[in-house]
Parts: sequence; structure tokens; C-alpha cells
Amino acid sequence: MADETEGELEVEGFHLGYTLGSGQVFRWGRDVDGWWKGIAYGTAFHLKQAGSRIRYHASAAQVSTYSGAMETEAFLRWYLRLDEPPKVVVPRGDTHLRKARDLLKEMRFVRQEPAECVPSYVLSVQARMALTKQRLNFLARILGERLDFKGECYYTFPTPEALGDLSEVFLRRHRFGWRSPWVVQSARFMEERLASLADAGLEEWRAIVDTLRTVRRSGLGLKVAKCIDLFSLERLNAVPVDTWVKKFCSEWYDLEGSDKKLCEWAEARGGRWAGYMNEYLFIYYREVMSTTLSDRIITFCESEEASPELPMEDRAG
DNA sequence: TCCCAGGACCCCC
DNA sequence: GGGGGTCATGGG
Repeated sequence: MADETEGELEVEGFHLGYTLGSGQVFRWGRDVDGWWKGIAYGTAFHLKQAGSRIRYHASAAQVSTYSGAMETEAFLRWYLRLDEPPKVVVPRGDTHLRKARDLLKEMRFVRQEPAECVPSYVLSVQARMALTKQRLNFLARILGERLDFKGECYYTFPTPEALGDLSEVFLRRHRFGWRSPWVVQSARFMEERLASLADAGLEEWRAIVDTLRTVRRSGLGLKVAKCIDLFSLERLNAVPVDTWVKKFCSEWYDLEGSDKKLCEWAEARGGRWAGYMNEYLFIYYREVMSTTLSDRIITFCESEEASPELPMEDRAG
């Protein structure tokens, strides 16, 4: 087993809770002890922020990524984009965006693994985030590699090869619904393309996903593809248009139209930071307009509650 | 019971 | 190339 390691990071203008709780990543959660716990790039982490410092514990001293191997601390700075603050400019008079940005400007998009991001957002289609988390954790438990860390049991995210070995029938039996064939097909496609590459870096991953987007029944429509672009392919200008985005476009901007039209409008308006601009509004709109919603991000981060779904189990359990 | 969730896909014009 | 129906599942 790799060496466990721990340490402390100095951060500035960064909010760990908003970053890991924004809804981007499905396999992180805040435990009852106040620590954010999750697994990324095959490594388990415990993170806790106090002011300008983040304490960390990691299951390994080195992490392997599509951008090379990194020491734990360098990895976390890269993964969390600690030194890459977004610079969203609020157009004059846009009070909603101003409020949203002021609240959320310390959030970051993390550099999610493409091989995890693709199945994650294929599974997210017309399903609440909590349900998507359950399904992803289920897949990790049955197909991932078990990793014991600090008295808890984590499972790495399944490889495309492992997901590709599943069948549509199996997933339907486990109540994955209409997403079942898409998960299997997209995984098989990734597996095949990866097999022909010695090493897949960012450019290779972009090419794989861009092609997968054109494949029939891949599960990658406009919205899912934009999520993958934004969350794992460094395309920070991408704007995923979902049901919430459509609502605030209509209610706050008096904009109606197809998803594609709204997407083009938002990407043009936000420029290189359109992804952050949209995410600010997404989170803020859900916060203020949906008071019955149980998974409001800002409310949760300001509370002391534990996440309803965590990516690990007690080792005894 | 009805409505909705980080929609995709197929058919049809 | 855009509009409408259909696809399953769980929760409020």
C-alpha cells in the first residue's frame, strides 16, 4: 500500500465547502466530524479548512493524473485550482449575478477525471444529485478497488473497462432506468480509444469526448457534453443548460428558447469565464427560489450537517 | 395523484 | 434544424 501522508496548504480566496459541495463532484461529502472526505484519481483524501489553511490527509504521497504524476500537495493545488481564481465581470445592472458572484466567488471547479466525469454526467440525466451519488457509489463498491484509509473503506472509481463489462440488463435490474445502455456504451467507447493510446493527456481526452459526442446513444447530448467540457476538459467557457438554468433564464433574464440558444447566449455573454458565471447563478437560484429543496448548497455549507451520501463506509460495516 | 429532477433520443415536418 | 412525445425511477 502506498504511503499515507498529511500536511497543510496555504490558500487565499478559496472556499473548500463551496468547491466540493457545489454539485460538480459526486464522490465527496462532509462527514459528521466536519472533514470533507472523498476519493479522486485513485487516492482517498480528508480535507478541512480553517481560514486560510487547509489540513489534508491523503492515502498516498504521489498521485497519478492525465497531466503527469504529482506529489500530494502539488496535486491538491492543481486539482482544487487553488491558484486559479476566476474573474467573472458582472455586467452593469445585473443584480442577480452580482449577488451570486459575491457569495460564491471563492468556489472553484475541480479538475475532475474525464474517465469519471463521463459516466457521472451520463448518469445524472433527469435524476436528482443525491440519487446520482448513490448510483455512482454503488458502481464503485461493486467494481472499484477497495482502499482502506484511516479506519474507513473507500472504493476507487471503476475503470472504463470495468464499466464496459457491465450489461444494460444488469443496470436496469439495479434500477438505473434509461441511462443503462448509455453508461455501458460510453465506457466501451472510452476503453477502445484508450487502448490505442500509450498515454492519454488532456488533448487526447478532448478528442475522445468530442468524438463520443457524435456517437449514437452515447448519452452525451448538449448538456452532458458541456458538463464534461467544463468539469474535466478545461473548457471553462462551457455552459450546461439544465432545467434550473432554463428557469432563471426565463425568470431573471426574460429569455426563452431552445437549450442551444440559451447556451450560445450564455457562453457569448460570459466569455472565457462563462462556466463560472453560469454556476454562480445555478447555485444562487436554487438557493433563493427553491426553499423546499433539501440540497441547497449555500445552506448546507453554512450548517454543521453531514452529507446524506458519503463515498465510503466504516471499515467495520 | 401529480409533478419534477444538472435530458437524450427518435420521429416527423 | 427545431418541436413534441417517449423513455424510468425516486422523492416531495
